[in-house]
Amino acid sequence: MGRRQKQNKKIVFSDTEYETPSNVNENIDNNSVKNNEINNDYNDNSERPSKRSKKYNDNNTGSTENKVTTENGYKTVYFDDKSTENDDEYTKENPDSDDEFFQQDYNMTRSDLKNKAAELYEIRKTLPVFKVKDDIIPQIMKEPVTILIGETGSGKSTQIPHFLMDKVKKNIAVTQPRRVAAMNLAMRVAEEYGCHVGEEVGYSVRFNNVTSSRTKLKYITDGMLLREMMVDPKLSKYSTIVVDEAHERTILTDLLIGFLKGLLIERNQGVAAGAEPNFKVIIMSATLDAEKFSSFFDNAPILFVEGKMYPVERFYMNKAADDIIDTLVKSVIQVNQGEQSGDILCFLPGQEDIDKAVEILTNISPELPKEAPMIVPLPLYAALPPQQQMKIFAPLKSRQRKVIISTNIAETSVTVPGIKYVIDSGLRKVKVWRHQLGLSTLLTVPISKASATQRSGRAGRESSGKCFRLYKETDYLKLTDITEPEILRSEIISPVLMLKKLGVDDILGWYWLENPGKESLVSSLQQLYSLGALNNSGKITSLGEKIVTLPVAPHLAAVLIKAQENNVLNDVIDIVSCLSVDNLLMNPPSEKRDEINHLRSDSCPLGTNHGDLIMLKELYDIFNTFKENDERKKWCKDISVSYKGFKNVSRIRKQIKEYMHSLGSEYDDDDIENENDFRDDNNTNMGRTITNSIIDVDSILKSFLYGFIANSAIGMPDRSYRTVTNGNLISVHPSSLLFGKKKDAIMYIEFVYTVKGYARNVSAIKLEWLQEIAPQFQSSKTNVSKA
DNA sequence: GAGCACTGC
Repeated sequence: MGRRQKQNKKIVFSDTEYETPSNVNENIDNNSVKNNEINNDYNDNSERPSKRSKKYNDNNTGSTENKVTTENGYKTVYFDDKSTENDDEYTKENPDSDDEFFQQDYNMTRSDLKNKAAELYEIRKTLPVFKVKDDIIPQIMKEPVTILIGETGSGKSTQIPHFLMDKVKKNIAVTQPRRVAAMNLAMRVAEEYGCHVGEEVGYSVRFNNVTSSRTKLKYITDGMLLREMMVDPKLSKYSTIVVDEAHERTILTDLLIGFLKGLLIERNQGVAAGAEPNFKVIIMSATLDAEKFSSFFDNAPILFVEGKMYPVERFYMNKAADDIIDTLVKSVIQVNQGEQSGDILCFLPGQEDIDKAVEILTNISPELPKEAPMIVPLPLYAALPPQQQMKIFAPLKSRQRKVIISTNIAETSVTVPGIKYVIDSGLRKVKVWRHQLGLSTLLTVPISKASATQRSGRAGRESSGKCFRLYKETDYLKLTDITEPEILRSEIISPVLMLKKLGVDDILGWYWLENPGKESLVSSLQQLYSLGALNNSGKITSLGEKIVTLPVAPHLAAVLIKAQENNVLNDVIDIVSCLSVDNLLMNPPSEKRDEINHLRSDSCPLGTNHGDLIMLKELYDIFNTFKENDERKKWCKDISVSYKGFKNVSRIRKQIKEYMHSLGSEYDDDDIENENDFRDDNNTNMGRTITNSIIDVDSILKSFLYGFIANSAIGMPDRSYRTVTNGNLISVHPSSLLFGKKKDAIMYIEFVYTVKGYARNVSAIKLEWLQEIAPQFQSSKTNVSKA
């Protein structure tokens, strides 16, 4: 039933049938948990994770008695496709079928599907959103914009779009920040609707468009919807756009919301007041951000639906931790000894801390008292190879307890089942772009209150849980309410180009949900101008149109265009594709580091000389010389590169080739061999790789330098480098093949400041190229030499 | 002289 709250535009739908889950023992202090509120932080004054917890009677670790109801009303796939696939799936013939994991059984007939849907209907009826649908749907139907606050487990992402399918005129798009979520939701809603995915309900994510002319409801990544918008700026085939997870405030979600604001005005012109709008937007978000979205959309009504979460008791430290790893290790031991069964999830900021904590816990685990369960520490971060990531899902023997030590990846992207305890360092790492300096910094910073709530919520998905915060409650109270939106701390060259593509002249005065600020915008405009993407009146050029179309960062897109002129397009596509895949080169364990470094330089004679970009080309060529997948896998393992990563390189390469072709690239799709590119040119440095192909190293690197001229540095006598732009000190990152080598000048794809300024993906360049490509940098170069 | 959080096209 709906009940009115103080703010008259806010309507709360409270499900009166909601009950405390049956397995939650009622002995929790009454004032400790108020079921109907978020952020009811319980302050336990005991100094440490306490042992007074035997009130719980949950003896079965998996706690399968309870229906696992994840946020979207169901479970199954917890990881994105990069990680759920085990290696063997790649041995299948069709390289594009690797999303099979998400496909339904296409042998099911329509009536089988309808039967299945009828079964699922019984489960849907238990979801909080379902119970209040007759109140909510009419509210949504009459408004052009609705802000819907659905707590975790309310079922909003599946049910609201489903209910709207029969009500709205045209198609519905539901955006998601992540690919997995889009695919999973489509799967689930198709089942609930009684169709195959791709019929009435489908999805669209990069590399996979599972939709048809029948598709009425489409789950789509926000990046894909923006891409559709570049082609059809009015989104004319949709009558309804649902922006889900809006509180995550990714750059793409923020952009989309800005575009939707303009589109609402445009498409609802002439609609009489009170009549059903032509175009409708529903923003789904977490509580704290609701007002912001509402005021952005002219005080749009806020609807609130309660979730289905179990209570989580929260504990704080009574003094600040001085060594976070040490404090975490001690807390794990205490929780293990003092608490009932259930797995532990710990949050630390980064890989280095996590590896250290795992190592310590692994070493002391056998020494711990035998009365407590045996702890099994497991790391979790994005750069971890998929097989190791999968270990967090494997069941353990009895009397063992998983201790998963994770980065922020477990806060939203990965849901680990069986977690009953969360230990939170309160820290995360964040990349902050400094546009004045033209570099990124990677900082360890305190999380926000919203983030702390989300982390602790990970303990309350299957039964009641506990969260131990490794900081003081007074420090908690000092945290910001919500995490700063990404757009305020990122490079926004690509977003600005998208605005230009859509004809926005006044970038500074656009409908920014969060205005990134004049400095950041002006710096983006300048960079786009120097790339040639904008002309001097600020309009997008034909080169800019090409850049915005290509599915890579603007600088890399410019490199691709240049490579075409330099007759090295194929090689540059290979390299750009490699650069588009994260964690392609894995960090070998320290004991194998020297061996693997040698192996890499032996395999890449040209890369050893010319740097990482050429090395990527050589590695990719070697990868492709193997006939059998088993051979490939073995080679990848030996040289410590990601097999999955290279498969993704091939997909991206194919996509880039298609785009380049659509932009008028003349080349023949089926690779002209490099030998045909051979030109008898004394100025050009032609190299032969161990796979016996000939690579025009100079032309490739000059193509890159065209896009990355500002990312170059001059070698100093003391083996350090100074950037050409402002003479800053920069070091070659230890992961580079050029680490420790002296070169006259270098060019790098990325500059990140951690403990010091590091250049990543480094290539050796000739000094004269700098003058050739950008004479204006010459003066600063001489300044640097004197410095 | 020694190491990067997460996501999207």
